[in-house]
Amino acid sequence: MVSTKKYHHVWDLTTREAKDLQANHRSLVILTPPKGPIRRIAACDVSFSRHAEDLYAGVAVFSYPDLRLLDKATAKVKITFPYVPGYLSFRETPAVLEAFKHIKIQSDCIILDGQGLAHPRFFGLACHVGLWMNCPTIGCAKSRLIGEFVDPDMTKGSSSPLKIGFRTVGAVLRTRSGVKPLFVSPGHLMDISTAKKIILSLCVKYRIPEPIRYVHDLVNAARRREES
DNA sequence: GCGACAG
DNA sequence: ATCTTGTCGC
Repeated sequence: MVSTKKYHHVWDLTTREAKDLQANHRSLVILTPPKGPIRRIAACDVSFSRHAEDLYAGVAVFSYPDLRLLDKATAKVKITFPYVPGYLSFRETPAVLEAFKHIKIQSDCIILDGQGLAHPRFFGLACHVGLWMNCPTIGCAKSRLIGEFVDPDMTKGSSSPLKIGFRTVGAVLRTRSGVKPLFVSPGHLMDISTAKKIILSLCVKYRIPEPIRYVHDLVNAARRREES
């Protein structure tokens, strides 16, 4: 049995190292528009049970902009990092990368459930995965982690800048009229304007982009299938 | 010390 | 995120 004191010791050490990694990698993130056309888009999501020790990740690849499903995969990994605001990528990235090992086709852009640049050290989940995969990424979060903004107009397509001080790090985007906006920020090899356009174009009928909705169902189905 | 806080 | 039923509104 591990003591509470020992547990906290390990836990603190890990978050400190994680913080250093974020600070050391933020300068490697490229915030320019992706090169070449976007013809395939991958979406990722992670799921887990209340007390389980496993994390499930899913990846689904769609043609773009017609959104035909081209490939999909799920993976299960042991949880190695707790959920701590600001350190989500250390918890989810291993699972996401594992799922990507089973994906056989290349994508031009990857959508992640979480922040990209809109992060305390400008290195959210989308930046982390983007650098690792060397692929354009977009952070698409359902709620705010950091940043100031004015509520965008209630009509679909409206947006307002998400700022950390005077720096704009993303956009608060209304993907459907009259519903809560999404928090969109570039991960890697991506800019805010392109990220906004892509996310909006993926929101056909609901607040959440179709590829994210699909992979969310996919990974939950995989988890429940194994749990039962 | 208090409040905030992606999934 | 997950645990959970019904219910208010377009």
